[in-house]
Amino acid sequence: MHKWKRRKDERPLEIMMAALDLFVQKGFSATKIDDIAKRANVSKGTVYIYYSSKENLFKTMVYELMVPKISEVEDYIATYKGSQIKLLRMVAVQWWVTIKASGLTGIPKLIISEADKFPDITKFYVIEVIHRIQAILANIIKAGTTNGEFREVNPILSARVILSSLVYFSMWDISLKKYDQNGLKVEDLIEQQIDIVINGIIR
Amino acid sequence: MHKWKRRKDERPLEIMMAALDLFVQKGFSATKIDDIAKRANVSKGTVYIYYSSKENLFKTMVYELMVPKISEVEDYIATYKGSQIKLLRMVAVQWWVTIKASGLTGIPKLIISEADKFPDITKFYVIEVIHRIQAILANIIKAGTTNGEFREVNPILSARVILSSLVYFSMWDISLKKYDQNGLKVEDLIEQQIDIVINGIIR
Amino acid sequence: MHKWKRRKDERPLEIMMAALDLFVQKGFSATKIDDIAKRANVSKGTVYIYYSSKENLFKTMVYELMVPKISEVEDYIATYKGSQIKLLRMVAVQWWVTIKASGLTGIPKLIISEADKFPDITKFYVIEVIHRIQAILANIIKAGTTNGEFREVNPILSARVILSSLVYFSMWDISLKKYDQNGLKVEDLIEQQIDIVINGIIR
Amino acid sequence: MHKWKRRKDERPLEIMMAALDLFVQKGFSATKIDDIAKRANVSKGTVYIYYSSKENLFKTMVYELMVPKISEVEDYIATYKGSQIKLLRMVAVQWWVTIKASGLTGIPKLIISEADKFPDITKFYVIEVIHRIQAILANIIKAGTTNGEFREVNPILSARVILSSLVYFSMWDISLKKYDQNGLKVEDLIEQQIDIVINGIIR
DNA sequence: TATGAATGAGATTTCATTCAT
DNA sequence: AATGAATGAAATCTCATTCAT
Repeated sequence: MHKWKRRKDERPLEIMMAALDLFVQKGFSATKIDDIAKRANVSKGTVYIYYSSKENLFKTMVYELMVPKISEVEDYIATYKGSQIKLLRMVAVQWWVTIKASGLTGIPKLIISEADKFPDITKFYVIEVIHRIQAILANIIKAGTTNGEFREVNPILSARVILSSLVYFSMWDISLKKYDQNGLKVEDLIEQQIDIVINGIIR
Repeated sequence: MHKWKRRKDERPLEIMMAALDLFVQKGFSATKIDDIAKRANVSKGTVYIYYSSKENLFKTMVYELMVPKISEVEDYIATYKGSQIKLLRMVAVQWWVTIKASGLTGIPKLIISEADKFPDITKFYVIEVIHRIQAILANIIKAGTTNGEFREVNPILSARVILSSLVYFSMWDISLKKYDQNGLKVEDLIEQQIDIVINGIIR
Repeated sequence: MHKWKRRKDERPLEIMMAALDLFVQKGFSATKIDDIAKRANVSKGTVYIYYSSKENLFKTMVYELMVPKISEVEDYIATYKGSQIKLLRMVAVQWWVTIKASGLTGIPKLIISEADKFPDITKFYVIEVIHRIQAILANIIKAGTTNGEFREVNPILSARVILSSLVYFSMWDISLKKYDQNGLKVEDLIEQQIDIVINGIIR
Repeated sequence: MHKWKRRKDERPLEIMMAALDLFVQKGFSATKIDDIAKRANVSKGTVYIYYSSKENLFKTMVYELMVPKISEVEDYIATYKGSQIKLLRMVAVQWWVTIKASGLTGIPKLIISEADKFPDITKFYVIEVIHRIQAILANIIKAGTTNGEFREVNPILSARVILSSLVYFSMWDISLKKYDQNGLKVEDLIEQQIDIVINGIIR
């Protein structure tokens, strides 16, 4: 389907993770192949053994790192039975824990920053990540409405609201947190934001 | 040929707006001075008459474009009397309309993308823009709690949730909308998101 | 004879003297028209009213400033009668005093620095300045030999030795003196150097 | 095509010697990196592998080429025993032969031309080269006075006179000789100049 | 005449990519 | 496979010169 293939060796993955960190931090253009090589403890030439160009490295990286994560969350809830309120909380928090642990927190920032430079990747991301997570959340809300936990709301729209915070918080964590003197943690923000979405603020 | 027009006063702003569009679209590093010059209908050299370097242009631009907008919203609500629910909606929508009209929609994306390259600007933005808008929203929520419109919620936190959506939507508008086939408008998203925050989704 | 014509107004001379100072200090390439204009208290455009290009300004400057000085020294000794030893001393010292007073100390450095960039000027300088001063000095030595003051020496060669010091000291004064911590004055150096040339150091 | 030769060790010196020739001939500002690269048979980029900037190349060049030469002359006379008159002649001529052979004839001109642009290098040159050579010459004169070969003269001053000619002749050789139609050779000039300094011209 | 904003050719420097080792 | 010296196209920036005012 795509020309970006998986690779089994250690080297390419190390290069990819080095590239991810730097692309997220500095953006695609400002990241030098030399920096990636140094961070991955290889030489510049070695990067070119595994990736034919900087663009190819970027694209491969996004595809390879993103695709496996997507189904993880889907699988997580497939088997779940019980309160949709709890599930909503769990899914949101779990999503964060998972991508944080895999070092992928920066991907949303990266996609948004480089959207116009890599339209095909952005499209892929919108359809295969954003829409699928939205669908997961919407399904929870639908189920909750069916079982009487939630009132009648537009599930897609509510899902978007929740997602928008998840994405925003991941970008805040990467880009703004260090300039924002208030000791807040993303996990807390997510929980409290779900609270508000669930309960509203009106009396 | 026909380019030799002396317009000392208009040039700097024209260059700045051209730069803004390109920086937002492509990022700082990927934007070429030549592109900025072309878009502003001047020669490369002219850019350097008004801005000593690309970095200086970037910084000046962010400061000059952002500062005047900040107090606008503050002034807007200073005189307001009436329902805080309505005010919350109005402020959110008005914020969007104002920055959209001034062509500044891209600033949040830009700040987040270039945060580590321009830490002083990022800090300035966090303190002078994010925190001030948060304070405005928090004050509305506090007033609404006082006058009995809202239940007892953490006003700062609720403000953050609303703000996170405002910012996320502005980035979505700039970067992802064109890849997201659903004809949604930011204005609608904002209104509906405020609805959810106000009413919650629980029955 | 040359295309570099004299000008009567004040402006051109002011520009020329400003240019001289800067060319001597920084060299031709490193001197900016803007700096010359600023030092002469005019605008960049004004420089181009009087001189068609930077090269033309340089050439005009050298010719106009040098030519009048050359005959001055020649005239000075034409009428002299008396000891050639004293005359030799007087001529050397007088030469320095004159060019110092006219602010032309830097010309030799300038010619030597820019020799290959302006071959015609260099040739002119070698023939019209160096050779003529050499001839003046050689004539004094010849006269001194004739009247028994000096022993039989090669007059041209002896003139060269004296001249080499005069030129070297003028360059030292301009370029090295400030880095040479010894409070020496060019006038003293010249006198003492003439002494040595006249008396030798052998017992 | 045939340029891809890896010569990590030879390159820096080749670039430095190419730079020396051009800096001497045209001055620092007028010398283009491209010219240096071409003359050293490398690409522009290669120059920047070894030297971080044009200024750095200039400074490194002056320091690296000058330092080794300084002690050479000092060593040369350390062991000498015999007539100081002969030694004086030998040292002067030998100095010329040595720097001529190493292609460093142009350094004095370069230092004097660029003195104000590179004050630290100029200071270094004055102290580590000019003053040391002066000291060498002064010591010879002192020794000659002690052993009765020379009359009582100021040794420092006499050294300066000799040195001024050495330096002047090296600049003349580089800049003016080709415009000075008289077939003189620097070696002859130096010998004859020492003659005059030793014997004086007075009867 | 005088000005200085505007131009654009050309300089310095960077860096993705190539390829001899 | 791995390296990093070498390349050269392209970027940033400079500045002599032009020309509308």
